[in-house]
Amino acid sequence: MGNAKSYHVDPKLHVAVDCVIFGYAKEELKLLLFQRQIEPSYLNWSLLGGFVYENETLEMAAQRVLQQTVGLRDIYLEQVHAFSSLHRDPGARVISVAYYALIKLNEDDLNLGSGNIGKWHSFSKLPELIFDHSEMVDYALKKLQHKASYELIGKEFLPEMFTLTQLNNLYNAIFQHTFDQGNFRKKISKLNVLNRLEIKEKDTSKKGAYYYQFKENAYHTDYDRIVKF
Amino acid sequence: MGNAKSYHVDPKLHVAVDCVIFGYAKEELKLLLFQRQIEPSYLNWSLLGGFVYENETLEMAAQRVLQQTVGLRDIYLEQVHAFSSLHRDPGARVISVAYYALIKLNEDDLNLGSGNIGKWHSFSKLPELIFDHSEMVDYALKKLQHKASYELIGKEFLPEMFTLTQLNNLYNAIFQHTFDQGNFRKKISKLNVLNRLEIKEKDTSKKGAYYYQFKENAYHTDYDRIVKF
DNA sequence: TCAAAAATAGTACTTTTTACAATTAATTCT
DNA sequence: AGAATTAATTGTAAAAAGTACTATTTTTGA
Repeated sequence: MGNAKSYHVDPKLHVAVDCVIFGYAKEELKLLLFQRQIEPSYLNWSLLGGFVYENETLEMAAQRVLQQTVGLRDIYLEQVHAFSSLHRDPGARVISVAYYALIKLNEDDLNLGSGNIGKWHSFSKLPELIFDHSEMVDYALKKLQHKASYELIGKEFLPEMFTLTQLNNLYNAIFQHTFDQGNFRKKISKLNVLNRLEIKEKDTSKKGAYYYQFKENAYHTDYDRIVKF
Repeated sequence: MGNAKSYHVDPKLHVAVDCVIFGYAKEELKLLLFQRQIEPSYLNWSLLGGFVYENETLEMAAQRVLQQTVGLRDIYLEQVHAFSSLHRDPGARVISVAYYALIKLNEDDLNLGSGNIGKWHSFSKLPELIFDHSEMVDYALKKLQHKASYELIGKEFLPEMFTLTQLNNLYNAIFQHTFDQGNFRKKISKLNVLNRLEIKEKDTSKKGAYYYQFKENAYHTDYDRIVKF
């Protein structure tokens, strides 16, 4: 704020963050959802959220909530949008800033949020969500797709080493679209951000596929898109 | 917010909006800036801002601030980003959501904000701004460029009728880049969102240039970009 | 009448995209 | 061992888009 007459007018509002937690497993995009533990909308599915404290930024609040609930630190976060409809939360006047989080899901982690309240859902069949949380999810997916179309993502979703087929599948999941294998790998090669290792993955293929990993400081700064959507 | 244990924890924060007000005149992108009337940073240049009331959304707050200060209603607004660094405003703990506004600047309006506090600045030579307002401006320009690259803008900046050259110049100003005239107009034609009128503009050219206007409900829904940047 | 100025159209070339087909490199089955 | 199998990888040809120009049109006013 920069130009109010003074700080005397002193309206204060509830400010919260909500996290759209994306995961990736079994060639599917996943979302971690929670059953709300309080009224209103008791036990209905919702995003992970929490109020913002006075001594923390929005991102810090999101990190804290993630750590307290999911137990993970230093999660990749990206701000999505601030939602402020007057009656979006029937319980109080709350402005909420949505973030999306990208989480690496290995077999163990699959049970991570599967206690009594949190559960991973396939992105393609999500339950109804409380308040405006579905809208937040829509915004978040758009933003994730946008990011993925301009820079190669995968660091946050895939293991250290991965094959081009795995990367291709990740993109297929994110965009709900089957990208041509040949064309996809040609595009990726031109970006020049991956190192091919001399090790091969042999589980899914008889021929075996080369493992790749991200180069240290490789950013492709040109503004060509990787995929269209 | 969706999953706090209760509403009993009750932190409240100052929430504000700041407006990055874009205008366009004399083939230049402009920004409406204000000299802050209070301490700290008294008289330093800043964006137009104000606190959000309890009974209004963020966008309503931005519209109200714009109307109170600039006198215009129903301004085109787009949310940019929420800024929440702990000490971004040394006066208080304020989270601010930036919006950008697009304003049609005809000759009369050029003096609109030129009272004692507000002044239009050429975007290419902006003064130093208070707090994190320069960052807000950077974000806003990126967002405006992004929008302009995916859909034809101009409705908010140009008069009802305009020539392709004027549109071309607008894009040149927004992207700080000279787009080839021939290629630009070819791209625009393919979008199929403009109607050519049978009237010509004769002030700048001897030949005269056809006036165009936006079709009623024309959106080009394909995801091809108009310009790259 | 002709130079000037901007709008508009055209053109030839390069690059990218796209939709496939062909080949390679193992592995497993017979 | 050799053939069938499977996914990875490479290749290719046509279409589409992008780019950098040049040429033409239309009017004004010197």
